[in-house]
Amino acid sequence: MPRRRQAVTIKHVAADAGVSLQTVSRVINNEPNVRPEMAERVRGSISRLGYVPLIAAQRMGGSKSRLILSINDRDRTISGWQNREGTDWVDQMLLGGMLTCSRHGYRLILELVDTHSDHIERELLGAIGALRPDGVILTPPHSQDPVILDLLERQGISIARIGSRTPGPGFSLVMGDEGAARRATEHLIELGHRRIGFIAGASDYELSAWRVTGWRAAMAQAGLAADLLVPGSFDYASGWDAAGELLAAGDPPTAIIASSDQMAIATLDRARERGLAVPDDLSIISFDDTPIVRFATPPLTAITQPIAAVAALAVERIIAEQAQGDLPHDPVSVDAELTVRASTAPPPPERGRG
Amino acid sequence: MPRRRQAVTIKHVAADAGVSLQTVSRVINNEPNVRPEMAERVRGSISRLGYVPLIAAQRMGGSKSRLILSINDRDRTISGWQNREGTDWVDQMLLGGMLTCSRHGYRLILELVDTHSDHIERELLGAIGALRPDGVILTPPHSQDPVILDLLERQGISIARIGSRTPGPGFSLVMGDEGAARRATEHLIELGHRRIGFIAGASDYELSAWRVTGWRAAMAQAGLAADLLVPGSFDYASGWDAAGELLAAGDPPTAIIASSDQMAIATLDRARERGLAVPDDLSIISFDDTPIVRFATPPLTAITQPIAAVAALAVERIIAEQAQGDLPHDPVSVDAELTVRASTAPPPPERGRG
DNA sequence: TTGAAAGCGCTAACAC
DNA sequence: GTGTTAGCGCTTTCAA
Repeated sequence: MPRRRQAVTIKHVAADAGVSLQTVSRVINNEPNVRPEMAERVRGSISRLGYVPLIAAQRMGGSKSRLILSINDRDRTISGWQNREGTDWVDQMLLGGMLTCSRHGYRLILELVDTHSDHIERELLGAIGALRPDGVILTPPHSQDPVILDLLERQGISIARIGSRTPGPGFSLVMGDEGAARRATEHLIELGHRRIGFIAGASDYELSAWRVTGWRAAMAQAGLAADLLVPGSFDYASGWDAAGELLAAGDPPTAIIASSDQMAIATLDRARERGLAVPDDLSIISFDDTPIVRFATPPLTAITQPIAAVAALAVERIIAEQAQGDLPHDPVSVDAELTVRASTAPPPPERGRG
Repeated sequence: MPRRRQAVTIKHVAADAGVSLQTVSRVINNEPNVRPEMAERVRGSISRLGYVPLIAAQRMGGSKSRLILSINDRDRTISGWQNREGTDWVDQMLLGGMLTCSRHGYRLILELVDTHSDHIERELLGAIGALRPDGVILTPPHSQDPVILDLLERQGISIARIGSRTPGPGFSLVMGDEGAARRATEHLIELGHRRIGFIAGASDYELSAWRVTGWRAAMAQAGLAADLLVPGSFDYASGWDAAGELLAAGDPPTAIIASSDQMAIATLDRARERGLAVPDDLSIISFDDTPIVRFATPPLTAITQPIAAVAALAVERIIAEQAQGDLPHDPVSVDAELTVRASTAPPPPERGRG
């Protein structure tokens, strides 16, 4: 097998344009100190020859790697794919992240990391060491993990943390979970509900607590008791159990907010099992608004998470930091919206004003 | 900003183990001609120092890039993500492809390419040139595109083509579309259906024709007329139109097979619009079995495409070719399965034996 | 079986 | 403004 080499390199371009390597390099990287006419000439050669800089070589030269790693939870991601749960978190991150990357000549590489293992460090260093990305996008529950944050900071890599407000290195992006939960609760209160149950998310996600806070705040403001709170862990099984517990209560809720779509679907199934009509007997609101809740019967009212937008911001931020050095770390919040569909309605008359 | 350099390089390992660079390199790459004790000593240093080879440097040294590109249709992928249609093709490819890659020390990089543009060539050369992947996985409709195939072949890159049997360079993987369509049709025939409609997929996908062929074969074998065929293009709108046309026919079908989930959902909605109950008045079978059809009401009987398995095979094949040189090109087929759910039942009594 | 030398394509640092 | 030089970390020769 012949030693595979780059067809057309910076040398060819330099020769073709009759300039030095360095000038070509400067043009490629939009650096100053090149006369416009020179730059034009070089660009002409580049497109005529169809030259494309080899990322590996750029890295070796000592510049940025133009690579951004999106680090997602291994177990949850894989099991979501295997069970074909219809969760499109990863897709939305790719949508926002990849497209933004490619606009800037970067690439996004997806990396799955095992949260609960004692060898996170080794796993992560493997990826970082092999790729040397310029930046890393962390998603829950990694975004607040001190081991990961510490490791990344020592490597001098830009960090964008989605769904965490824990102080620490890097840039924080959140999706207004508290406000979203509040709005969902208010929507139900406006419909006349008094007994509103809440199924919390996994406790290793900071945002789980924020959502509970928003629900509590809205309930308090309306003078209602926020006593119908049960824990969950985002998956269907936990939602099934939680909904069962809520509906079996002495004074059961007329509406339930679930902290994930899977738990909302489980709640819907639980209601059906108990002979409750949705939304006539029970209103349901879900968090995330992944595709499956739109195809559910009835389609679920849901909090729509702007994941793509946030991923795009994360990428932009990392790239900006690469160009301009350290930037201030004020957290950014992109608000989630309440999408009203057919799973919410006024409570049954005899119980609404209970 | 200090020039960022690799913390621990092959040099450090060599020094630590008291051997030459070359010996370390040989150990890393599992090459022969290293005494076991030497190799052991080197491995000791590697893990003690936490050394990870830099992929970019390996590439520059002239070896494999350990990168595989998964090339997907840009428009369809992005619009699927944006509309949150719940199609998990990409996820399944990542599931099969990424995991297999990482087991072999490779990485899978997703690349979206615009099919219908006249600058495919430039776009593709950009990705290839920048990354220099060892192999490429092509999905429909790229898998049969002569421009793409030709370009890739000239670059000497391993090619895995999913969903194409067109002769050409590279390795072909299919999912038994014809057999699957046949089985779906037979399932309906066994239930007593005589009038079975078929909504075809986009004509720029080879597999669209295979599915039609399977349906035709099963109908012919049962002595039934295969006259209820309408074209579609995989998306909801085309399915809506197609189903409308089928159901408005003089002697309408009692069952419809749709070549995609979106079209199947559209058919379901169309049936509802016309006051037809599914499956009592109309049976529906869909192709793909993405998550949304499981959450539909009723859950749809569907052909389950083994995308993850096929992507895994594609990766394994590319890696094998890398190690062993050109391999024979016999196409591989992984059969799709029929998953029976609640959208298929015997036809209405007065029409089943029509 | 091992090591030394040369070079991959590019950029940073410095000269001019 | 532009060119020259010296690497980056690794693998491929090829010699020992």
